[in-house]
Amino acid sequence: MNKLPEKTIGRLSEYRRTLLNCLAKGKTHIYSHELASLHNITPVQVRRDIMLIGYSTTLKKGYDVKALIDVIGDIIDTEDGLNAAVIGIGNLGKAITAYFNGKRSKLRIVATFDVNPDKTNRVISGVKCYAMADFEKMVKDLDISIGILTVPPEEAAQVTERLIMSGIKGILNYTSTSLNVSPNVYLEEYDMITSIEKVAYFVKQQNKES
Amino acid sequence: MNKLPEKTIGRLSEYRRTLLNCLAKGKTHIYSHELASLHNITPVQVRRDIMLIGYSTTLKKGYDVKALIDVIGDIIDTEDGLNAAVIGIGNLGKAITAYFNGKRSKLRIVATFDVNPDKTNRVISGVKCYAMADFEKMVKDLDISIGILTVPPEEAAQVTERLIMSGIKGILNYTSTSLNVSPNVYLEEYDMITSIEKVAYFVKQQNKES
DNA sequence: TTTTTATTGTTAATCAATTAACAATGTTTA
DNA sequence: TAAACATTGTTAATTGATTAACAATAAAAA
Repeated sequence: MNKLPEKTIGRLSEYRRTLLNCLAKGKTHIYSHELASLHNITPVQVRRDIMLIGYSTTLKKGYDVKALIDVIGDIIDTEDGLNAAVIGIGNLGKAITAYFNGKRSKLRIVATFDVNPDKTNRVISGVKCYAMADFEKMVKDLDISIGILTVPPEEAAQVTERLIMSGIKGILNYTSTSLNVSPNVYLEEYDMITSIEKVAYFVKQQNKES
Repeated sequence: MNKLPEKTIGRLSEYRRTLLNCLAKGKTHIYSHELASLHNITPVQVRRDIMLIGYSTTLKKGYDVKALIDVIGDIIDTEDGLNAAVIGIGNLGKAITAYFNGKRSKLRIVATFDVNPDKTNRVISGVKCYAMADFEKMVKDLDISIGILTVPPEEAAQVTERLIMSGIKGILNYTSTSLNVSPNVYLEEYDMITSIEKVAYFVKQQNKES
């Protein structure tokens, strides 16, 4: 199962979220067009994504919700799961930690880090906050491979250096500083201002049309 | 200036962020390859994006930082600016409000909303929080056209109904509920779990390779 | 049972985005 | 000044993603 398109990975994660909701509601099967309309995409796209991960059903009563969840899990998750840390426990760090905490058994936020001594050595949003001074040690002790960066922008570059040096393999960067990392570290960046500006641009376009 | 690719809009927003930093540091000109390496993309892509917005320079000493900022502003911003509101002022809502506040003159968060009476009628993260009960009135009074949704997932669908009914034209959805909106409303969705799972997937892939 | 309908899986076609290639032309160096 | 170099702007080629089209077939209706 090599080389799935990046876009497909994102959608699979979203499908699973929806499928877990369906399961909780007792829904056992779901049609491609149902899944599609829940995500504002076409049924063909859903079927194609599902084809790519090698799941199929002989029935014409939609996909087996439980089975599909498992197959997506085989793609996205690792057997033992991965450990992540949130670096910088301000409002955004707290939001992510609290929101994520316990939602995915194969992906855990096992630590948060901050420089502020008022925050360290306490449990915040359900996870213990360590001092940045202990970062390298804790990465080893807790086998952390993913860093979620929510520090102030001016500290981002320097903190990233430490993440990479300590052996972190994937970084999700929420600071408004673009980072450069070595090619063996996966980097995903997200800037909220850009997202808001995109919405603003399309609102502007719509206003022009009418 | 019609029909720029969506991806280009996102990058223009990011270029501007970087250019504003350059300006603050006193840098007056920037090469396409500099801008490119700051964003982990190719110089060609930068030049192409800039071509698409109709800016060009006769010099071979890079782009004029100030001029480029202005041209990007002409594309993204409206003359009078647009007003946005954050709906649901938990940790994430607070993070966005505080982070964004005052950063862009043509895009303002003018109100936040919540159902919790402990939060309403107070200034939170620098912006006044109103009761959800007053939502429709305040959208009119403050001319709000963009809604940033940070309410609990189970309330997302119902709140979205109200946003659309009240005339909101663009929605940025940070809840983990996929929304359906009429085609004249622009919707951008972002789920943090999906982003973390994407990082996890690529970390897994990398581990497999080695 | 037979026919109709609905749904999946998949290939081919289209559309969108990125990258390569290169002409034009300032700028720098010899 | 002349030659070498670096940089931009742009078209063409390539790559990647989405959508259309349709065969196969289970399910439902007649």
